[in-house]
Amino acid sequence: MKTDASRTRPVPTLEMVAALAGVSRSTVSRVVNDAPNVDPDIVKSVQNAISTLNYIPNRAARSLASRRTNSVAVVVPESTSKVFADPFFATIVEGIAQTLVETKYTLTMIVSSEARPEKTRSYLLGGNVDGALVVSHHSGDHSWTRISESLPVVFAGRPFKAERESYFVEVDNFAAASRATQHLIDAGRTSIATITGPQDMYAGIDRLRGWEAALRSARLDTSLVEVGDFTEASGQEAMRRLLDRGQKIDGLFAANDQMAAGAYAVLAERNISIPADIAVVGFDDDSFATSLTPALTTIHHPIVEMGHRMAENLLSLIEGGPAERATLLPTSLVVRGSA
Amino acid sequence: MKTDASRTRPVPTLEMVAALAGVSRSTVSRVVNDAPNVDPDIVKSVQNAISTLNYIPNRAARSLASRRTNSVAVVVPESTSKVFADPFFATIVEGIAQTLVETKYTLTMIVSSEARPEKTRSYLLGGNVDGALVVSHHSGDHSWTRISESLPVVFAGRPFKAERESYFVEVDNFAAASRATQHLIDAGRTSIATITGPQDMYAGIDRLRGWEAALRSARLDTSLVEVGDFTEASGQEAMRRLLDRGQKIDGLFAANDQMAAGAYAVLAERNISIPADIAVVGFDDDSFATSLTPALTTIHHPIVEMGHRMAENLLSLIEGGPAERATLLPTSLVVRGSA
DNA sequence: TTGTACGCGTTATCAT
DNA sequence: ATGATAACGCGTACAA
Repeated sequence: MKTDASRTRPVPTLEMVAALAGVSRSTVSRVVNDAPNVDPDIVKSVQNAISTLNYIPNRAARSLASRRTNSVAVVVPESTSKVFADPFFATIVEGIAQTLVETKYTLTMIVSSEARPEKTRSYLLGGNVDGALVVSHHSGDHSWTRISESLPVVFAGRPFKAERESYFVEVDNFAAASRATQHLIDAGRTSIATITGPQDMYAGIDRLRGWEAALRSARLDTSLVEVGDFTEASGQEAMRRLLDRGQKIDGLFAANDQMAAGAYAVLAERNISIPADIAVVGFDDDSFATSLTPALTTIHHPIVEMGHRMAENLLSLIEGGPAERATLLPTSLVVRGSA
Repeated sequence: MKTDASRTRPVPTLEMVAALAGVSRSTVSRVVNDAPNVDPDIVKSVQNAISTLNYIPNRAARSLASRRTNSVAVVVPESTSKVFADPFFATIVEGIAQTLVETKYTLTMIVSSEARPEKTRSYLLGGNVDGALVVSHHSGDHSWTRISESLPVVFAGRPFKAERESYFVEVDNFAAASRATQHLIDAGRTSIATITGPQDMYAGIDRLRGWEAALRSARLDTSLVEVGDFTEASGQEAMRRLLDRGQKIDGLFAANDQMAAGAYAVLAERNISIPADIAVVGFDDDSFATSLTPALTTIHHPIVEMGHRMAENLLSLIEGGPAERATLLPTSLVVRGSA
């Protein structure tokens, strides 16, 4: 049975509240925004009118007049499936949400299909939000340089262009990757491969460089590189390619835990034991790390904290306050059973 | 080094475009909304002005004037961590996004921390969106009855109150659960337990009823019930409680695949083999089903399709068209190795 | 085909 | 302490 669209009842306006309470719109506005200097009795009667009418301020009108929207966007320039599969996004959004829930700001998340970047741009610049948090950034995506000229933006990870003019929160990926690799070297491993991340993101680039640097200073081979895209599936494929080279491999640094999990699966298939035959170190310390067997030795990435700091910095920018351009968070090596 | 907030450059207005192009604002507005009957030459010069100024329409103003926002919200009344851990949400959002990306509508996702439902309510009713898609609904949450009076809303799964006045897309959970259980019965299993879902959601309630009905008509015991919350962890706990009862169990129906995965882990711990000792059937047919060993026999839940239909129905409602109140999608049993 | 003028619901400024 | 009144940026009858 088809029915017509429900005739939605109109949302009451401030004007209607004013009429019911017998005061002017200005006074209602003051009550709504708890301005000082309003007669307590009037406050009460206005509040009554508000609740009997179920009044809700129209945000469009509000933001038009006040030039603020009280909402911020988390933008994820990745495909939906990737966003949900990767605990990194879940965790950082959780961190962001945690600090935002205490404030008057509403968090909206927009999964920016790369198909239509201009949709995202017009949403962000169209006065829908007071600021944006970008949690993944690829080198090819230049739209941000223009967006951040007109809107406060905080990145997770150092962005490409205009690094000096951008705000971002990150960890020292180079140092951390180097530390992870050094752990393998210290364990006596000599043929150390890496499954690295996308080379159009600093998270990928810097982790590769860190691995390389550690091997260089130990005068070890740096040719065992395969690139993944941070997904578990890509980790599997990379591990296969690595093994199919036929060279000896006794150590592996995966640029994130998901890819390490992919590698685990392939190693199991081929009866290569961890850590006896190959010692493995990951990156992120997410839910994958502890659920693997043996538990994954990995770099602890303070992702929730990143979310906190991003949100704090953004709010500070929005309210016109000062903020650090670069916020660097510490990492640590978590030694478990895999290396 | 702290810096002052970047003085964000103001976004140009329609008025500025008009001035630059030497026409009136109305004309610019017409060009922006590709109205018919505009002189091609003027269109060109206006478009030039638009791109040199990088003009972007202000959505707040636009929606105030036109009473439409061109954006819809997906609302997930669950904790952030749950949202990301459960492939159901990922998949349904993907389906929604797929059909929405073809349209002029922007999708915003709002993870409604149950802590502050009024924040969500004022966002939705505050004129930020033209409609909402609700992908999880608990019986305790009454805020929706009022919201859907003023805003087109489509639910995933039959909502509680005002069922007759609501729009929703769902599968026949009762029949599907019954079908799954019957499969176990047909395989000769006689002590069939269930790990069921939250009893404040129809997805949980109806799957339990379906299991029960199938057992009843086969005159089998219906006491082996434990309740989970659709998470893997809860599946583990439920399986433990089930086994600790000390009764014989040779079949299990889990109300979703994640909980089945949890059960798998516990069964492995206790060296109970699947399907030899216990045959297992799940529900959803998500990524968990195929990654388990043995692969999980389960009910295929057309989640992407649900997303499509939800989005289509919502758009139809928004544009004032007709729409089915109840859209029922078919399920099927996918037989794999576990039963 | 183009421009004028008014209204959308709210905040902000200025009197009172 | 309260109330007019003018923006805010845009869409849209209506007039030209």
